[in-house]
Amino acid sequence: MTEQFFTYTDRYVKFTQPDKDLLLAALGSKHLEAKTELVSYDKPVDELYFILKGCLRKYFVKEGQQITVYIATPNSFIAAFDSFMTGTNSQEIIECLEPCELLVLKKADLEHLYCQIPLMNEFIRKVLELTLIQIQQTLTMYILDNPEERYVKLLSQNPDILQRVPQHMLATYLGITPTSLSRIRKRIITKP
Amino acid sequence: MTEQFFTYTDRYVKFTQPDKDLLLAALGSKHLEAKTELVSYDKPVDELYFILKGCLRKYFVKEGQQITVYIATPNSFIAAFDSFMTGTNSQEIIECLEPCELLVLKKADLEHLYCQIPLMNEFIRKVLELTLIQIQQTLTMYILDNPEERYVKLLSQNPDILQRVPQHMLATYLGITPTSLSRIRKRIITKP
DNA sequence: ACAAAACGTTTACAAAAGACAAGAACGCTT
DNA sequence: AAGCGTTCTTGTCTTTTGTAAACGTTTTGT
Repeated sequence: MTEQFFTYTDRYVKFTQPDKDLLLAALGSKHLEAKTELVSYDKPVDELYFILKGCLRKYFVKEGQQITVYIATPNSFIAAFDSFMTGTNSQEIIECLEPCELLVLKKADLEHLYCQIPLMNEFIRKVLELTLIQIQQTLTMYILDNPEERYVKLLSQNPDILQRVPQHMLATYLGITPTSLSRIRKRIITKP
Repeated sequence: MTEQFFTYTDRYVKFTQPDKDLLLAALGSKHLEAKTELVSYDKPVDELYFILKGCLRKYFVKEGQQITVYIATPNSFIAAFDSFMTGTNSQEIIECLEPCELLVLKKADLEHLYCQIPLMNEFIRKVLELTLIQIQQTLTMYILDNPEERYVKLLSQNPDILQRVPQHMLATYLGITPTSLSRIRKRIITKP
């Protein structure tokens, strides 16, 4: 179960066994049912999560509507980074869409690990580098492409997400209404 | 001139004087005129830049049109991160909008610094953390807000940018056409 | 198994944005 | 100062998206 996590870390840095033991000692775990709220509105968060199993989404509430901004699947981190790093209250909500198994890392423990394991800084740096590239590509997609193009790209790049997430959440994630997404799907299915 | 850079680094980590000397030795500098192309399409980039003075933009070409995706001002880094980190050719173009003074850091030199200066990993990690938060907020804005709301936020949060960047570049940066931005401005000026 | 809730599609109408073209304002060069 | 090109605005028309409501279907809970 934790092999899965070290398979992930091995792609970035080579932790020694003592390093891994320290890391293991710092990691907690959580099993959550679908629809559980992991991070709540207006509360501070001092944890980040590594997804072993399941699917989660991050959303905002705007004018009474839930707007999904991120969908996360196994073997990646999820957190309310803003709150986690700055100590402010979270404006975003994270909830499980499926039953989830997570590893938990507390901020205080992470700070300790930075001191105890020299490679830790490098590991997180590399994770951040790749995350940055990925978010930048997503942002670029929002500036460059219209909703239909975004949907088609999602379709080809993350087909798994489409089957795990209700369509109205996908719609807000694409920056449009469920009505509009329904129309786009109709256009795409019938046209080509 | 380089004090300006260390004023920036001091906000993240406390480099010792020997650290700073090593850093200085690795940093080059560039003076560029307005309209100079710093990063070109379809070429690899092995440098990143710290902006001392001036203003630059990053853009894509889509169907013959230039679409601005980022505008950078002094005391921040700019680079084609994707190309820089993965070694692929850059799909994006970076150009100067004003005469610019930049510090240059080569990828090979950065890798050396990671070995020579233990704090370097931590420094870049912290820079990446803040950059990530900022990009995430920008992305959230694109999902959550419509073009008019995005423009108003830009107006209140980055009024300086509005005066440095031609309106048609701002328009594509907001994900709309220059025509549409012109109308939004008209609506805002006359309405409230 | 049944009732309630959630989900997806569709409709009609309103609002917003895109495309295209013409004209006005501005800045730069000579 | 005149001329040139760029930039911004405006008008008209078309396309796309949003809003609201209705309807059938599926999922969920008990």
